[in-house]
Amino acid sequence: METLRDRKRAATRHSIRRAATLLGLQHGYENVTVDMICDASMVSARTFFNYFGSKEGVYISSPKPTPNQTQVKAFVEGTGSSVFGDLFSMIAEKIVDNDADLEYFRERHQLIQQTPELLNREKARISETEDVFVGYVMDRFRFRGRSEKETPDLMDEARMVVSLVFGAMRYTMQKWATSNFADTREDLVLGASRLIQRITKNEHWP
Amino acid sequence: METLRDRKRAATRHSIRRAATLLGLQHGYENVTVDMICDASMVSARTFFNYFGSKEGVYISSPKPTPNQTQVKAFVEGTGSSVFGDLFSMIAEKIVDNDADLEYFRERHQLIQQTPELLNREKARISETEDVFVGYVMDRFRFRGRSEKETPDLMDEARMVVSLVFGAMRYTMQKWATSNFADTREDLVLGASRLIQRITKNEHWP
DNA sequence: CTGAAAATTTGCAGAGTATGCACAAATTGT
DNA sequence: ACAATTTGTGCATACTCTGCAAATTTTCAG
Repeated sequence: METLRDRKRAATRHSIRRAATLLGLQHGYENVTVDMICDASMVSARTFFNYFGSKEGVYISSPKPTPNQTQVKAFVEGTGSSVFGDLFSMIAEKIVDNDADLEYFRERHQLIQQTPELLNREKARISETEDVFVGYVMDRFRFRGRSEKETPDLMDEARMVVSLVFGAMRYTMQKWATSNFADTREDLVLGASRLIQRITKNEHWP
Repeated sequence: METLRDRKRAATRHSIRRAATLLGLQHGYENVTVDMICDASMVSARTFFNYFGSKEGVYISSPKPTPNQTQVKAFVEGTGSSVFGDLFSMIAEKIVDNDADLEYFRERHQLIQQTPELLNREKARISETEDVFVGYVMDRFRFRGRSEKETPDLMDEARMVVSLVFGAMRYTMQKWATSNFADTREDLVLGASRLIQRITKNEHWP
C-alpha cells in the first residue's frame, strides 16, 4: 500500500527533478549549481544528495527496469526467426512503456540533447546494461542447440548481436524523439528492422 | 624542430600519466587523489590541471587522430563492395597504428577495464566521433549516386551503418586486447567482417 | 654571453561537488 | 499518545577544478 511517506518522497523527488530540469534549460547545465536547485525546490543540499547522489544524477534517467522473467523466457525460448527483431522488441518495450509525465520527459530530453556531457552520460548508462542482454542472447543460442563447443566464439557473436541491436536502439530513440514520442512500439520495431534489413541486404561481402 | 621545451612537456605529461596509472592500479581509481598523483610525479596540482584538465582526463585516451584527407577520399570514392569493411578498415587503421609505449598502454588498458566508470567514459569518448563518420558515409553514398531525394532516410541509414561499425569496433577492441595487442589491422578487419557476415547471413527477416 | 620576451609552473583564494555523522522532525503502527 | 522507524537538516571536512598574478624556465635576437 502507498503510505503518506511514499507519496511525499515521490513528490519531493519529482519536485527536485523538475526544478533541476527547468533551471538547466534556462541557464545551461554547467551554470546550474546544486544550491540553485535546492533553493528552487526548497530542500537542503544534504537532502538533494540523499536523493540523487550527484548533481548529474538528477538529470540522468533513473535505471530502466530490466525485462522480467516472463519476457526473458519468451525471448529465450521464442520461435521468432530474428534475434535482432526479438531482442529489439523486448528492449523497446521496457523503454517505451513508461507512462510518466510526458511534459517533464520532453523537457529533460531536450536538455540532455543540448548538453553534450549529459548526452554522453545517457549513452553510457544505456550501454551499461549490454552485458545482461548478452547473457539472454547466449541463453537463446543454447536453447536452439548452439554451443561453444561447435562455435568457439559464440559469446562474441552474442556480444555483436547486442551491439548491433543497441546501435539500432540509439537510432530509434533519435527517431522516436523526433516524432515527439508518438510512435508505438510496433512502429519503432518495424522501422528499425526495415532499416537493418536494407543495410545488411545491400552489402556484398567479398 | 623539437625544442627542449617540447621534450620537457612530453616528459612531464608522460610522467604524470604513468604515476596516475600506477597509483590507479595499486589503490583503485576512486581512491587516488590528484594530490597523490602530483606528489608521485613531482608537479603542483595546478600543473596537473594545466595538462589534463580533470582527474579523469589523465586516464582517458588522448583524442584519436581522425583520418586524413587521403584516407577519407579513398573511403568515399573507393570501389570496395562493403561499406562496413571499408569504414571499419579506415577506423581500425587510426586506432591500431599507435607506436606508443606498449607497457604503459597495457597498464592503462587494464585499469580502464577494471574500473566501470572509466570504461564507460572511454566508450563514450569513442562514440563521440560517430558524427564525423556519418558525414563520410553520406559522402560515399552520394558519390555512388544515392541521394536523399530517392531515399529520404539516407542519413538514418548512414547513422545506422556507423552504429554497426562502431559496435563491431567495440567487439574488436575487446578481442585485440585479449590477444595482447598482437593482431595486425588485417587480422582485425578479417575477424570482424567474418563475424558480421555470419550474423547478418544467419538472420531470416519476417 | 646577456637581457628581454615568451612559455611554463606554481601558490593561493575561492567556488562547487560530495560524504559522514549526529541530531531534529515527521510518520507509522500500536 | 507514545515508542520505533524513517526522513530531513546542519555542520565539518575532503576533494575537484578555475582564475589570477607572481616566480621560474626556456628561447632567441643582438
